[in-house]
Parts: sequence; structure tokens; C-alpha cells
Amino acid sequence: MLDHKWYEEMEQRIPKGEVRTRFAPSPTGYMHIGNLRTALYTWLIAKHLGGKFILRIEDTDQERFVEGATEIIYNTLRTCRLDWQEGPDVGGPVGPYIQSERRFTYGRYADLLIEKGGAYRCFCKDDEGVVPVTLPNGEVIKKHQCNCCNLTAEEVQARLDAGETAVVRQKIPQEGTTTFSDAIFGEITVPNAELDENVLIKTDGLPTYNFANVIDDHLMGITHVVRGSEYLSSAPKYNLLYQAFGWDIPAYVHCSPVMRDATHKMSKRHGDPSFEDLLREGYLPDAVLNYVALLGWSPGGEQEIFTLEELAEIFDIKNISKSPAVFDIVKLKWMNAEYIKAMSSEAFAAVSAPFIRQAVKNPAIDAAKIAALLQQRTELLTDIPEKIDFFDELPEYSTELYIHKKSKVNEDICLDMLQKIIPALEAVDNWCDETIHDVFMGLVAELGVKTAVVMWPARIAAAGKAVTPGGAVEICSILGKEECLRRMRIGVEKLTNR
RNA sequence: GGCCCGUUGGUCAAGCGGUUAAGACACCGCCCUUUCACGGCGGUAACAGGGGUUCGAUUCCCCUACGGGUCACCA
Repeated sequence: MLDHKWYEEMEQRIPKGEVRTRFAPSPTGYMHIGNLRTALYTWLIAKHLGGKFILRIEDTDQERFVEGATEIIYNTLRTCRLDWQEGPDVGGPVGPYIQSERRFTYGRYADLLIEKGGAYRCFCKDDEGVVPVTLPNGEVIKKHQCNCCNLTAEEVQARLDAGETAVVRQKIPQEGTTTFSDAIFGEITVPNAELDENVLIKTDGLPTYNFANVIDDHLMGITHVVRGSEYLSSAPKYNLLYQAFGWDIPAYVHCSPVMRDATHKMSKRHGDPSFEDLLREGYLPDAVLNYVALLGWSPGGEQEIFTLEELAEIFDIKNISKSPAVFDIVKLKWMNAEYIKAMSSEAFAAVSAPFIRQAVKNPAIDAAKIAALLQQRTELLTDIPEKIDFFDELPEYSTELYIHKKSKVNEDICLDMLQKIIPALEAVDNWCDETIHDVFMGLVAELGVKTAVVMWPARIAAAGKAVTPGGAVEICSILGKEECLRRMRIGVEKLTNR
């Protein structure tokens, strides 16, 4: 006999009168971009409506469980500042928030559902009971159809007592249609005859997603179910479950997947990039989050750079797109550069320091000065080392670098210039940007040449490469007087012996 | 293959019966300039195709094509 008092107590725990959304990942590996986007949208909906965001871990498939995956979920949400008000670590009124710890609850609700006629114990093994069924429209599909649902309670008990294992299967009416409503896709109606009677409780006693999500979403008072569109076609079955229990159906928000490339050949199942990969490649969490927010959702206006708070303010389910979006790493790169440019110089110095030190080991060189040169021209933090490798060691270079057609500068002119620059720099006492700049501009004025005629050879000699962050003045300044002059002399030597 | 959903420039996307069909990234050109970059200005580029409905379709309906999702004791 069912303990109805227990069910009443469970019902009483459910928070009412507030918007509650949940992010319910499976701990099966990395956090992919499509997943992160679902988390973001879920969080934004809660924030926008002044509700609560709940974290639930769906670990009912013990075979797919990956060690450390839960930590990745926590870390990703934390670095993205998607804070949860209830969850496995912080607790809450409707816990536990890890499905494997709720086994008892699912079992009880399966019993209740059987009593209400929405499910039955099924003794079929593997594919037993899967037969071709002819639909009213003449189509033939394969679905589960057996006689277990006709067993009496006594017969079931007898077989259980005899040691047979059973699953719990959803009972679906063969007549009529089921309609459900999605905030993005609208109303969708399907004939019940097309719906398969899926397993709700597995032989290991744990529920399938089909059952657990309904039980938990109800028991946790979830008002908006946000998830990937892969659940769209099972939604009618979930509705049937809610109806069988007599529960209110939450608002559904099904989001289309994120594609990896424009050929549309790689779907989410084949893996869009993971958040961790992107961070490792030098992307900023805020930039990734901002970019991902715009992948499949539009704010309407022309603004594209948003803080999390701004997003929460304007986020509207209505503007979520129905069609899949292609992940464009090039645009993410641009957005990352925007975020880098917008940082305070102190913040950029801090975040870029490890990358600068990868290339520049010389402790005499001030990483912050290099950071200042890089900030306006860095798209990815990981691009930094390659841009500044010349500071530690002058690269081997060809004297052809001294030729700059646009400024009509050639090797002869450069040799001449370097020979004039060296004594001028030697006379500098207080080695800094200003004094060096004065020396160069002094020569420009004195010789009556264009600025580039002096700057070009100086920069090439100092850096030994054509493309550098910053100009001759900054590079010389950072290098220090001694090293700078050494490089100038090397330049003279190279040009003389060419 | 069945069912469900979608389709505006290369990509993200506004649009919601009458618009010169926004904007962003990318690309190209010019300007600026101490290289590259940044920045400024400008440019190329789209309503998948075919039928309807309508005075009028990117907007509504149907078909085709293409794309996505789903058909598990995975979520």
C-alpha cells in the first residue's frame, strides 16, 4: 500500500510563487559551448524574472559517468559567474540535488504512477516486445508492445518474488493526440500512437532521463524547463507523465544546437568546442560568454558587447532563434580583442603577464611595459609570446628588412642613419621613452628627413623583425640603453658587411 | 526512412504584408601612421526554388530541395 502521507509531504516542500529554473547537466566530460549557452540562457531567464537558478547533477547513467566532470561543471559556472542558489554543494529546500541520491524518491513515484495507471512493470528482456506496429495513417514503426501491462498486481508480485527483474515502463494511450507548448517552437501536436512506451526505471533501479527530469522538475518547483532541442520530440511523453500525475506542466524552452562549422556536417553530438579548450587557447571567459549569448539569441538593437548584468536586464525568451547557429571562431576572436581593449591596463598586465614571461625571461625587462604595447593589438593571449620573442634575444635577420619602399628607405640610408643614431643615443643619460623620442626627433629635424627615415632603421635594428608591437622608441626604451646600443651596432655591422 | 522543426549576404543576425531589406564579424579599397595593428571613411555581398493567397509578398499557405533534431534500460 502506498504511503500517501509521504507524497503529501513531498508536495509541501515544493517552493511556490517564484520563478525557478535549473541547469541539469550530466557529468560526462567537458562543458561544450552549446551546453554553456543553455546554462547561460537558463540563468538569464531566472535573473531576468527575479527567480532562482538551481543546479542539479543528472548522473543516473553510471556507465557514462566521468571522474572530475562535476568539478568541470562547477568551475565553468563559477568562472562565468552563473551563480546557483540551490545545488549539491549549497543545498536547498528540495534536495538532494544529485539524482543518484534520489533513487528512493523515483521508486516511490514510479509506484504512484503505476497505481494511477500511467506505467507498468515490464519483464521483457532487451528487444523483447519490440514489434512493428501499423499506425492509423498506414505507416509502420517499431515500438515496444507486450502483454506485461495486462498483468494483475498479484501476477507481477509473484514474478518479482520468483526473482525476475523488471523495469518500469510508461503506459501511453494508443488513441488521441498530445499537444505541448514550447516558448520558442510554439504548439506541437503528435498522435499518441507514434509514442513509444519507454523505460522509466531501469533494471539497476535508477530512473532514465525520461522519468527523472519530470519527477525532479516537479518536486523542485521548476517553472521554466530550458534545455536543448534534442528533447523536443520526447516532450509529449513528458506531458503525458505530468498529466498522469495530475501536475502542472512547466514552461518549455527548447534551444537549437550549436554547429561547429558552416558545412553543417558537425552537429552538437560530434562536439562543438569546449569552454576549457577556449580558455586554454587564450580566450577570456567574459568574451566567450558574451559571444555565446549572441549565438541563437538577438538583443534586437545594435549593441553587441554586454555585461552579464546587462544581459539579464534585457534577455527575452522571445528573441531566441529556432534555427541552429554556426559557431564562428573568427567573430569570437574579434570579441575577445574588444574585451582585451576594454580592460584596465592593470588588469591586462596581470592577465597577460604569464604569456609575456613565456617569451621574455629576462627579469630586467618590465612585463608591464610590454603589456602596455600589446593591449591594443592582441586578439588572443596565446598570440603574445610569438609577438615579443625578440626582447630576450635578437633574432637572426636579413638586411633586406631595412628596405621600406613606402618611406623610400634602403640599406644605405639605414646604415647612415644607424651610424648617426648610435652616438646620439650614447649621450642619453636618463634612458626613457621621452629622452629616446627626443633623440630620434632631434635627428629628424637636424637632417630634415621624414620621421620614418630615422624610426625604421632604429626599430629594425632593435627588434630584428619587421612586425613588432610598438615602435622604435618603446622597444629601445624597454631594451635598456646597453642592449639597445649593442643591437644598433650589430645593425651597422650587418649593413656594412652585406 | 518515419515523425517534428527550421531556411535573410561566407558567418551571427534585425525584419514580423508596402523598407533604398538594419547592424556586427570576415573580405576589399582609401585615409591616418614610426612597421604591423588600432582607429576613421567607403565598398562587394542575402530573402533556397516553384506554385498559390493578395492591389501588393522576405513576411501568410502548399510542394520541392537543403539543413537540424529524434526514433535507447543516454541524457
